[in-house]
Amino acid sequence: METTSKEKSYRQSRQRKRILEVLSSTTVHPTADWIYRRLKKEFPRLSMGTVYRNLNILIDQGWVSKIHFGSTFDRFEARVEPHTHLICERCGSITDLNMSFEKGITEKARKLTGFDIRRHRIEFFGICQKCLVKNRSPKKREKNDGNE
Amino acid sequence: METTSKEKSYRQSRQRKRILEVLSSTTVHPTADWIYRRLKKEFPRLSMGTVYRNLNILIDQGWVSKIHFGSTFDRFEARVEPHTHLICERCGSITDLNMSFEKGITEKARKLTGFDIRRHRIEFFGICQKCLVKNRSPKKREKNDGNE
DNA sequence: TTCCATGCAAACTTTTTGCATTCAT
DNA sequence: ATGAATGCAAAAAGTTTGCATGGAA
Repeated sequence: METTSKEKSYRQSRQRKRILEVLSSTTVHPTADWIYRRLKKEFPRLSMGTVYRNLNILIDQGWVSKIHFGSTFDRFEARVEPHTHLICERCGSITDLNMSFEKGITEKARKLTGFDIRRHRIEFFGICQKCLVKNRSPKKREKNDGNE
Repeated sequence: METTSKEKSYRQSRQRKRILEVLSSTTVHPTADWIYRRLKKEFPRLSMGTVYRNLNILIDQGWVSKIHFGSTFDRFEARVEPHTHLICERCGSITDLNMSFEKGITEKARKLTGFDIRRHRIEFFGICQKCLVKNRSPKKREKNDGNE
């Protein structure tokens, strides 16, 4: 296995290898704890620290993605009808957007899946105008909770 | 202000009223802590407990939505190319879906916003087939981390 | 007068981190 | 030999909850 990471140098480890294998062989989008329990038999001294550390490394290497991604804080808004969010990965700001493609999307998904679909969420991730202007090197992302 | 909630009976409270007003008057999608700090001057004895309790009530009443919604756990997958998730609000299961409408969506958003858009996320929320079959009354959602 | 909401603090859940040790290179 | 990865435990971060008191209906 080779990494796609540019900066850091990672060694191989049996735990990380297995974490990726387990994750690759399931469709259930598990939690870290599920992976931990799954591999605990194999590595009786495995710890959650190792699982989390390796998941983050695998994400950094581009092998894994995290589903609830973005801020570590919940964010709230007084708007309940479906709309689209633009999330800046540099400053964390969230802005609203109305796009016409939202129309009919639910019906289409309903037909395809048999799901009783009640709502959807569409989010775009990238770099916002403001951050593009201050064209700095990508630093550690500041937490933006709207308090600029 | 009247509630749209069916079951519970809520009274009015100055704190809750102001939380909704503050949330309605901003576009920054704040964190609970932002709201807390914003209202602390007005209610010097305000506590985070009250903010969270009221946000949950407002969500229950349908006035507010939470952005990072779904499981309280992060979920992981060994799939990094963009695709769509179907999230069951009853059992928490997450399944993948490929839909053609994803094509071109990024380009469209880029033109509209000036964002440097790197990726997007589309999620549908509803009730999955399995849960529709066991047609039970909507109970407290079980945490599904793939360990059925 | 009832019982929902508050403030406060403690508890809880999930994730991260410090440190000594182990292991891959 | 070097320093990345591990296991363990403690800490951090975000959210929820128990309880006595206060306040809306």
